[in-house]
Parts: sequence; structure tokens; C-alpha cells
Amino acid sequence: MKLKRDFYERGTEIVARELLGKYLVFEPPHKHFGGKIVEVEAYLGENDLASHASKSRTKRNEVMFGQAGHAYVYFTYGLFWLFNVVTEKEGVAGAVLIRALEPVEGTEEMVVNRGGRNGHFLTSGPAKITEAFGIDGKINRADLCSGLIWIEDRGEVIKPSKIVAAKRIGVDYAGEWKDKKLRFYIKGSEFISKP
DNA sequence: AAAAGGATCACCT
DNA sequence: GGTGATCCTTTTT
Repeated sequence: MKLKRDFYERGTEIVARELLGKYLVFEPPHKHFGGKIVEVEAYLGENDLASHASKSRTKRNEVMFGQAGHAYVYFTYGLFWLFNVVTEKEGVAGAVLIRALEPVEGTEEMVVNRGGRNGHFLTSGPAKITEAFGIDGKINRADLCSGLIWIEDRGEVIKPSKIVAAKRIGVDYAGEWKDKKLRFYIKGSEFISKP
């Protein structure tokens, strides 16, 4: 069942943990993609130097301050789109970066989108996911409580003992925040982006 | 180890 | 309104 607003409208870290084992579903016209979330990162509010929200409100990051349950999709390194989910009450910044999926539905189309790559190369990284699904800036600000893209609970429960907390990837510029254990993944999954 | 690539932001004029 | 450094990555050497 589709996650509702109140799931997202909580603390970023708990939302991140609970997104593990849920399914990201994207349905553009005549297509259907689905994948099980196996790795995420929490990006907190204005104090978190790794978070875009740390430089207070800008045109780019304002969606992070808005209503929970919306998509925050941004472009980086001149090449890649990254998909995040907005958390916290309206007015409080927060987002969860979806870093890795286990491909489940629409995999043939994903292979095409990924230039013929297959297996664990399909969605084992945040920019690989968006390429595989065909997600780009048009999805930015989309409401995950509507019909284009959403996250659903299929009844799987990930035991706390199967969840690993680790430092986030690619944020070594973030001073004292760079080593905080705000990255979470399912232990043993072959689809995570980095061990 | 490093290139690929463009939007964004901080900081100038 | 222009400039330059930077970036929540991926792929290839």
C-alpha cells in the first residue's frame, strides 16, 4: 500500500531507516518501474553541512523546506540527477536520498535506459537509479501521494539487526558532519552502492 | 587516478 | 549581471 503523507512528515532519520524494504514505483505513460529500496541517506536541516539546506533557503533547495512527501530531484556533476524524498513538517528542511534499489519491475526497460548494463550495475547508485527509471528534473516537486511516482509498503519488515548505519558518501567537505552515520543499508544486499 | 559536464551559489563589479 | 569554484556520481584508464 502507498505510503501516506504522515509517513514522511516525521524526523528525517527515522523516515530514512523505515524506507528500507519499501518499493519505489514510477509510472510514466505506458511504463512501469518498481524497485526495492536497499540503501538511503538522511540529509538533515539547516545545521547539516552536507545538506543543501545548510545554506538556508534558495531557489534550488526550497522544496526541502516544503511539505513532506514531495520529490526533490536535482542535477549534479553536470551529468546526473539524484532523487530525494522530502521529510519533516512544512517549514522544516529535510530529505532522504535514495541511493540504491533492487530492480523488480520494468527491468528490461531499465537495461535499455542504462545502455545495456544489467545485474547489479542497474540501480546500485543514486544516479544509476534515475537513469534506469528515466527520472529527471521534470519530476522535481512531484507529490509522492499522487499517481505518477510513489513509494509503497508491500509488507516486508527489515529487522533492525539487518540495518547497517554508515557514514554518507561524497560529503567529505562537510566538516564535523562528514562522518555522521546517516547512511543506512540492508546488510548483505548485493545492490548497495558501496560497502 | 581522473575526466566527464552544466547548474547553482557566493562573491564580486 | 558576470565570474569561478564546487558538486549527495559514474565510467573508464
